[in-house]
Order: sequence, then C-alpha cells, then structure tokens
Amino acid sequence: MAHRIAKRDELIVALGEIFRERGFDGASLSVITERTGLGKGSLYHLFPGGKAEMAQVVLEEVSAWFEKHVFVPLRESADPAAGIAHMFNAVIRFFRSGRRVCLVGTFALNDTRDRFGAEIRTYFSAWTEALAAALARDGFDVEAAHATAEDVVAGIQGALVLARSQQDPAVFTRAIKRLHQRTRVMQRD
Amino acid sequence: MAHRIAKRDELIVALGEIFRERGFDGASLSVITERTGLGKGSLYHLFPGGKAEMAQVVLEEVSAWFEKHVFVPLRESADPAAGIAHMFNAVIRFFRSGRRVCLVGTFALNDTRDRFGAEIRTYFSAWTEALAAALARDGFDVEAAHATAEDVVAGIQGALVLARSQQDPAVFTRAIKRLHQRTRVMQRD
DNA sequence: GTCTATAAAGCGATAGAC
DNA sequence: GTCTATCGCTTTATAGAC
Repeated sequence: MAHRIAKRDELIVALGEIFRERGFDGASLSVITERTGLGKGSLYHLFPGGKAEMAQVVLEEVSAWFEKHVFVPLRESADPAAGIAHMFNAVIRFFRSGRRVCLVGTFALNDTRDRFGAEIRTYFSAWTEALAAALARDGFDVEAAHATAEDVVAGIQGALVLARSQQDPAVFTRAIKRLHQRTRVMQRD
Repeated sequence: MAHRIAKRDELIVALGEIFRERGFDGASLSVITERTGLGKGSLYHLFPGGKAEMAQVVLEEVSAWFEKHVFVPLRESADPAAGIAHMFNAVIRFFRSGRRVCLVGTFALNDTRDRFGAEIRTYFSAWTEALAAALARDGFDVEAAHATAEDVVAGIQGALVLARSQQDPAVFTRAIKRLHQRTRVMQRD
C-alpha cells in the first residue's frame, strides 16, 4: 500500500488515478483502501455516499482544474492564439504526455455515463465551446471554428485511446502537435 | 430477458453489445445470463474459459470483421480513394452512426487492456497502417500519410467518446464527414 | 477520525441431474 | 446442451469500539 494520505486534496488525486486506471466498476473499495492507506471506516467518514460520492468529487475536481487551466484561458486570453497554446500545454501536462487517460472519457464510454451524465456532458461541451469561441476570435469563421473545436477535442480523446492501446505515449504527443498546428493554419476565410 | 439465442454467431453479437455497454468488469454473468437467455451452465459449456474467453472471442470476431470490411479494402482496392470511402462507410455502419461505442477502445482505456493487450494493440496498429498505405498510394507522401492515418483513427475513437458524452450521434457523423474530407484534399504535394 | 468486525448481496466458477 | 444448486470469495456498506 501507499503511504497514508493526509490531506483531502492528495486523497482526491489518488482516487482519480484509481478510477482512471480501473474504471468505476474496477475501482473496488479494497483497491481504494490499499492504494490510499485509508480503511473503509475513514473512507465512509469522508465520503458518506461511498464510491459514487468519491467519483463525483473526483469529477468535480477534474472539471474545476479544466475550468481554471483550460476554459478560462481560452475564453479570457487577450490573444486567442495564446489561450489555445495555453490549452495544449495544460492538456499535455494533465494527461502526463499521454501516460494518463481521461477520466471523463472512460466514464463516458460505458454505462457509468448514466450515473454522471450531467458532469460528463458539461465537461465536453464547455471545452468544445470555449475552444470554438477562441478560434472564432482568432479569425476562423463561426462554422469552421466549431468544426475544428470538435475535431481537436475528439482528436485529444482519440489520441489517448490510441496511445494507451499501443502503450506508446509518443502517439499522443505527436497528435497534440498536429492538432495545435491545425488551429493555426487551417480553414481560414 | 431477451429471446433465447440459438446460433453461436448471434450469441457473440449479443456478448459484444453487453461488453460495449458495461465494460469488462460491468458485464457480470448475471447480466449476460439475462440478456442472452442462457444459463451459466450453457455459457460455461460454450466458453469453458468463462467471461475472459467470451471477451476474447468477441474481440476476435470484431477483428475479423474489420479485417474483412475495412483493412482488406484499404489494402487491396485498385483505387485507394475508393478503399478509403469503403472504410468510412463500414465504420458508420459498424458504429451504428455513433450510437455504438468501440469495444476495443473501451477495453484499451482501463486495466482491461492488460488482459487483451495483443488484440488491442494489433487492432489499432493494423488499422492505422492499412489506412496509411492507402493514403500513400493515393498520393500522400509517406510521412503525411502516416500522420493523417493516426489522426483519422484517433479522430474516429474520439468522436465516439464525444458523441456518447453528448448522447448525440450526430457529433459522430459530422466528424466522420470531416475526417473523410481530410483524406481527400489535405497535405498533398 | 480511524480502526475491526460483520452483514447481506453479488461475483465467477463448478458439479451434477436431466 | 441446459438447468439448478452450491461453493468460496469479493463486493459495498454499516456498526460500534477506541
């Protein structure tokens, strides 16, 4: 087992890793107990709603991170291209250059989605819309901006799948580079 | 429960749907029993290796389908552009225009990958390489062909994630249209 | 707050009747 | 082939001591 986790922030990060690695169903309380060093008693004290509440809190934490490090820069950066560059850097950091998968993506694919439908839907729509707005501000016409934003967000998710299938993070970093390039030079006027 | 399933082919299809909808961990034998109308006795008679063998057989069936309807046309079509068009049509059909997710993609994202590593890796690498070869035959230079092939395969996977997160299959069909377009007009010279 | 003990249900898998 | 009954284990969750 890992060292005993003291701070709540640290605990939520650890829970996120477990859910990412095993999915909601595969993340059993015994695994969570072992990896966090906290007994069931402690876990249910901190999360009376059990596993569902743990996942909910992790999802909210992930959403808050993206809001702060991705969506706000996209929306508010004076230079939209700089906001977009900021997004790609944040994404590379967050997904550990392709060694980490997207928790929201994993949850979205199977029936776990039905438990957390609102959070999952909002995460992706907020991302797509913030990016589309930045692209539009950067000179894309509205239609092309929305299409490119969808392609980029989907491209990131797909690159995570591909990289993990090949156990090769470079697949992800290559894809990010190309997606970034597409936001710079494509489909103008 | 569904009607009792008679033919093995039909059974494998049903198993595929269950694994797609619930993931490997979420596809419990009780769910499988209920959805197929077959008791555990029958299931273990047909698949002595249990759930792992069921998933293995489904993965092989999916791989065989893609080999026949996607990879071979990509590799052997006299007109590479026709082979690529064939691929996109097959993909739309297979994923039910975005209402079905990719079984291999779901398995790839969490630790289920470790059980079926070889099949998962091969599925995506065979797809990417067959598409890259077709693009090269169609006039892309080798580097651009490989990059575009990765973008297309990742784009399809990501579009499935996005479509499901929004519960909107149109997200998928839109993405497919754009990806197809990119194989026609991009990065030539 | 954190632990141990325990409950009740569900899990994958097997045995054996038919 | 398909069923029912059952095994041993794990699951989520709770109770109660400290």
